[in-house]
Amino acid sequence: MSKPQQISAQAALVSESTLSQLLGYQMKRAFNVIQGDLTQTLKPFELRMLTFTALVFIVDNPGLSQSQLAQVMDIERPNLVIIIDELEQRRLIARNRVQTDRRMYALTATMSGQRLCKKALEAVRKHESQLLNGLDAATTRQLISTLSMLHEHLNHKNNEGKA
Amino acid sequence: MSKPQQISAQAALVSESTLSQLLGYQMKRAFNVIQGDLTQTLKPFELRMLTFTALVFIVDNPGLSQSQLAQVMDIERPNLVIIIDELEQRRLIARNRVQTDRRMYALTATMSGQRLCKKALEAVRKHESQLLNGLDAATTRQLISTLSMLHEHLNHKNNEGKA
DNA sequence: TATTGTTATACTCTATAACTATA
DNA sequence: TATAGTTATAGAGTATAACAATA
Repeated sequence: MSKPQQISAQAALVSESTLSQLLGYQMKRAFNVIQGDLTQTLKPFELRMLTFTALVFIVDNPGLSQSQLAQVMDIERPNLVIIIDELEQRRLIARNRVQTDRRMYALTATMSGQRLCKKALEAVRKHESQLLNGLDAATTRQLISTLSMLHEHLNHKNNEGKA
Repeated sequence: MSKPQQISAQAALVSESTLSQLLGYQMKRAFNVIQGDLTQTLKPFELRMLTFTALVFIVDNPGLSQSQLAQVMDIERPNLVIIIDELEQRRLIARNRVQTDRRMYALTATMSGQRLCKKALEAVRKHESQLLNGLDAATTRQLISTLSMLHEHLNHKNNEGKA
C-alpha cells in the first residue's frame, strides 16, 4: 500500500457509531483480521484454516469418521471430502475402512501428519500470543471463554428451533 | 496398523481440547453461528450482511465515496461495486458525481433507503438481544468492547508491518 | 503519475441435491 | 429404509491485475 495521505478531511471522520454496537459487525471485523493473520501463519506449512482444523481433530481423535469430523467442524459432509483428499494426498492422514461397518472410514494421522500438526500448532500458538500481546492475559482468557460460551449458547438455541 | 475399534460410542466424545484454546478457532465457530443468524434476520429486508453494513454507513455518513466506504468496511474496492450497484438498483442509495472531483461519487441514501435501514437496524438489535439473553449485560458489553479493541489492536499491528 | 471506479477473473468457503455402496 | 462417503454444482465472499476517466 502507498501512503494514506489525506483522501479528504472526511476519511478519518467516517462514523461507525451505529454499527459498532452490533455484535455481528464487531465479530466480523475482528474475525477478518484474525483469519487473514492465521492464514499467513499456516502458509509455510501449506495448510489452510480448514485443513489445519481437520488435521488437529484427527490427531487428537484417531479413528473418527468423516461424518463425525464434519459435525464437530460445523461444515457439510460434501465440503469435508476435498479437505480429507488433500490431507490424504500429502500423506498426513489415512482413510482406513472400518471392518465392522464398511460404509465409513476411520481417519488416522500418519507420523508425518503428527509432526506437521505439532509444528503448526506451535507456530499458531506463538503467533496468537504475539498478536495478543498488549492485551492482558485475563482479558484474553475471558475473550476466548466468552466466545466458546457464545457458540454453545447460540448452537443450543438453534437446535431448539430445529427440534 | 491399529484396529478401527468401536467408533460408534466415540461420537459424543470427540475432543476439541487443543483447538478450544485457540482464538482463531473460537472466533470462527462463534462467528459462523452469528453470521448465519444475522443472515436470516436480514432476509425479510432482502439485505445481506454486506449490503446492510454498506447501507448503514451511507445513512450515517452521507456523501462518502466508494473508496472511503471500502476502506472502513475492510473490503477491496472492486468487491464494493456490486454491493453499491445492488443498493442503487433498489433505489435505496444514489451515486452523485462530485463536481469538484469528477472521479468519485458521493453516496447518499434515499428516503426509502433510510426507512429500510431503520427497520433493519431495529430487527437486528432486537434479534441480537434475544440471541444474547442468558448472557448478562455486562458480559455482552465486555465481549463487544473486547472485539472492537482486538480489531483496532490487530489492525494497528498489521499497518506497522506494512509500513 | 496517481487515484476513482470499473471489469474480468480466480480462488476459497459454503450449501443442496442426487448418486453408490453398504447396513 | 437409512447412513457414509461422494460427485456435481451453484452461490457467496474475497483478492489481484488491468483498464478508462479524471486529477
